[in-house]
Formats: sequence, structure tokens, C-alpha cells
Amino acid sequence: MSKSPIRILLCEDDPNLGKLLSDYLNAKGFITTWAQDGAEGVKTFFRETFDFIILDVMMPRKDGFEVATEIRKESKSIPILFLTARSMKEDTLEGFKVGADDYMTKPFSMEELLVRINAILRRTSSLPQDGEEVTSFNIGLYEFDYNKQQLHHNGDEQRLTTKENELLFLLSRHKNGLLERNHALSAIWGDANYFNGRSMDVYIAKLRKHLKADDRIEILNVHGKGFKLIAPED
Amino acid sequence: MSKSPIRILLCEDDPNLGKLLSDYLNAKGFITTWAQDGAEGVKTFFRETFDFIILDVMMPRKDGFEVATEIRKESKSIPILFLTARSMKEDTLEGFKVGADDYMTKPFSMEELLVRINAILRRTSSLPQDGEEVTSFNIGLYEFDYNKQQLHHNGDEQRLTTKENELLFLLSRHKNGLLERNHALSAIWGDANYFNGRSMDVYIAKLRKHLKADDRIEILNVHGKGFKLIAPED
DNA sequence: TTCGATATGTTAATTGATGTTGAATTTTAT
DNA sequence: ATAAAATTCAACATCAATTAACATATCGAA
Repeated sequence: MSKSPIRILLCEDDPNLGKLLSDYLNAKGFITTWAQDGAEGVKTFFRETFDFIILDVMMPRKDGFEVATEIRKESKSIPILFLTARSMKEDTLEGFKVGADDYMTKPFSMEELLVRINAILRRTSSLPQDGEEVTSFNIGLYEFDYNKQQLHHNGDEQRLTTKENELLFLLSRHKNGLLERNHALSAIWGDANYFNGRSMDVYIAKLRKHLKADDRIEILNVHGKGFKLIAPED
Repeated sequence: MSKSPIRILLCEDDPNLGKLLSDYLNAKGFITTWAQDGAEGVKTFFRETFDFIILDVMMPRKDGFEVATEIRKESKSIPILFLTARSMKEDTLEGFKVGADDYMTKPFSMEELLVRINAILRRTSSLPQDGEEVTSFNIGLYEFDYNKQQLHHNGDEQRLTTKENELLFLLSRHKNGLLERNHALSAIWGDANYFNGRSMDVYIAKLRKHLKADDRIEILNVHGKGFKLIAPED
């Protein structure tokens, strides 16, 4: 299956750098939206769907940390990379506190930026990359084989459809933790709109049926946030 | 009535600074134990009980990182704040690796230290992070399983909604102590406005209903301050 | 004390999110 | 091209969270 392009929100007040970066990133196959200050960035974030955030630390109206804080209220998982002119330790600390995934100190080369972005995406990417080996998961009495798209239980095996498979994979990766709705939607459906959300709900119902032989297993809804796969440790 | 006082273990080899800090912290209502070097600090930690650790990075016999490493073997959660003379990045990174909650670079003002301590305490007493394991709580005859969002009592189990679950979690963490209104509001609702406050009051009423089978359990209101979950020790 | 202002207790009404099923549509395999 | 499978859409049911409404309690000022 072909991946949908990565949507990047770039918050950068310097018009030259902003234009340069967004053109460069677009040329590299990303879909970049460029916000010219922090407040604008927050608004854009809540209006659209993104897979990656780049924040300049120093910006008018709202600095990068404030933007990150507001974004983190909505999503704990979306990758955030900070751009900082100073290499000051305070920045780094503050950044880690608000949940940064990485840092770049200006000036930097655009190649380097690209490398970092890809590194973070590789690290945090929800669905496995091409060729990436995925071991199977134990979910209570079940064994879930992502590569084969199968659920084994007591000798018998059920085939999973692609969507079931990917959704169960994400749930398994987050076992006993929250899988955010929007995260799952953009990872699997590419877009977090209302209808895809309803579709995902349908698949949650299907997975619940698939997993109902072991009643220690539950897929809990966390209202307005996402789902949690509860399963005993083995 | 007031919260039980916070017990701080301060490891600092400089006698002047050590005396100054421990006197200051005691004056601010903490109970501070001052260890004069790393090895002494570790011994003290295992002999007594603490709520908060302050470690100088450079100390004779055992440096702050070593102390932190040994403490972390015992407790993953106790907050650790490092004091470092150098503002070196290596220190910072090393510190994060051993599980630092925050850093202070000397020299610093004591007011600033106080602010940081309180910030960490506020942060660490709030909702668990994604994936963080939470053991269940005993509340009188009930067993409260945060991860599964369930209350067990006498074989039967009731599911809790997300908000009920988070509120009961905070109350449980503060069992027999005050859970401040604003703290709960910002931890769960993200914002302490009037309407969220009313919403929280509704959930308090719901929790009271959930817990009414054991009449030794009460959720008391402390007017203008917050709530207290009263429950017998088991 | 008495009163007004504010805080809390509680239930019900409302709004929006989720659960679930089956039909309609699209995709895939043959 | 056609049948089967996968996915989405549509409909209706239920649940969670917020808001509204009204009752009661607490605090501080006169």
C-alpha cells in the first residue's frame, strides 16, 4: 500500500527562512503548511490535521513552548521538532518538559533537517515501515501475527482484513495505554475527519468481536481521546 | 487540616550551601534531611522515607548520577532534582538518562529552587503519563483498578467513565488528604473555570454514589479548597 | 445574629461521541 | 467482467460529558 504524504506544520516567523523551508520540504514530498507566528500556528493545528510539527522557539504572539504546550494538550504523540537560534540549556530543558522529540540549532543545513525529520518519523511512525519486521503480539490467549494478518487462538486462526490488522497493530503497540483517535486516523486513514472516525468505530466493533473469547481483553473507549487495549501480561 | 509535610533528601557536600538550603527549605515547611556526600545520601535514602530528592552532581565518594541510579532502582517515581555547577549539556543528558525531573544550575536563588520544587510536585502528583503502570487502589471494601477503569466490590464490578476514573484516581492518590479543586481541574479538565468546576461537582456526586456500599468511605468537601477521600486503611 | 454572596449537592435536560448492525459502494481476485 | 471480499455509509441505540436548574450549606460583613 502506498503511504499518504506527511503533513507538516511549520511555525516560523522569519519570512525568508519560512519560505525557504516550506518550499524545500514540499520539494521533498511533504505537504507543508507555514504559519507565521505562534498564535497562527495553534489555530492552524486545531483547524487541520498534521503528522509533524516544526516550531521556532522564538516567535511573536506565542513562543514555541507555548504552542507545543497547547498542541500537547490535544495530542501526546504527534512529533515536535524545535528550531532554536540559541543553543541555551534552558531552551533544551524547557523543550523536553513540553515534550519535544528533537532540537535543531540555527544555522542548520536543510539536508540535516530532512535527516532529522525522517529519523523522528522512523522512530515514532505508527505503522511499520516497508520491510520492517514485526514480531507478533501476545494479547491474552491470542497471538496476533501482523505480517500474516492473522489472529491465532487455541489452534484456530482468523484472518484479519487490512484495516483490522493495522488498527489492532496500533492498539497492540499501545497495549494498556491510550491510542489517540487522531493518531490512529491519520496513520491508517490518512485523514482525521468525521466519516473516517465513524469507519474506525466500525472496526473497533469488529475487533471486539474477534477478541471476545478472552474476557480479560477489552477495548476501552476513552471519551473524546481514543481507545485503550486492555490485556493481561503474559 | 493540612497536607502531610513533604520530606526532602538533600545531598550537598558544600557545608555552607547545604546548611543554607536545608534551613531555608525547613523554614518553608519541608522536612529536610541533609546528607554531606553521595554515599551518605544513598544510605539515608534507604534508611528513611522521602518524597523528594535534591542531588548535587559533583560530590565526593559518589556523584549525583550514581546516587540517582541507586535511588531509581528502588523508586521510579520519586522526583529528583539535580544541582549542577557546570551548565554542561553532558550533565543534562546524563541526568535525563538517570531519570532527572529537573535541573538547577548554580548559582540560583532559593526562591527559584522553591518554585521548581513546587512545580515538580504539582506535575508528579497529577495524572499518569501514557503507558505508565498504575497499581490498583484499595478503597475500603472496594478495589479500584485505574487501568481497567473499574471498581470492584464483592465480586461485582462497575465500569467507570473516563472522567470518573481520573477523578477517583486523583482522590485515591491523595487518600485522606486534600485534593485541591484547582489542581484536579487543571489535571483533568486542563482549565480551572467555573463550568468545569460545576462539571467536577457532578462527578463528585457520581463517585459518592458509586462508593456508597461502604459507609466508612466519604468524599468530604473542604469549602473553597477541594475534596478529601476518607477511607479506612487496610 | 442575620443577611447576601458564593460554593457545593444533586438531579434532569441537552449535546455530542460512541456502539452496532446491515445495506450500499468500492476494491480485489479470478 | 464478475463474484467475493473489504470498506464505507447510514441508521438507530446508547452512553458520556456538559449545562441548566434548583436546593442547601458556608462564609464574611453589617
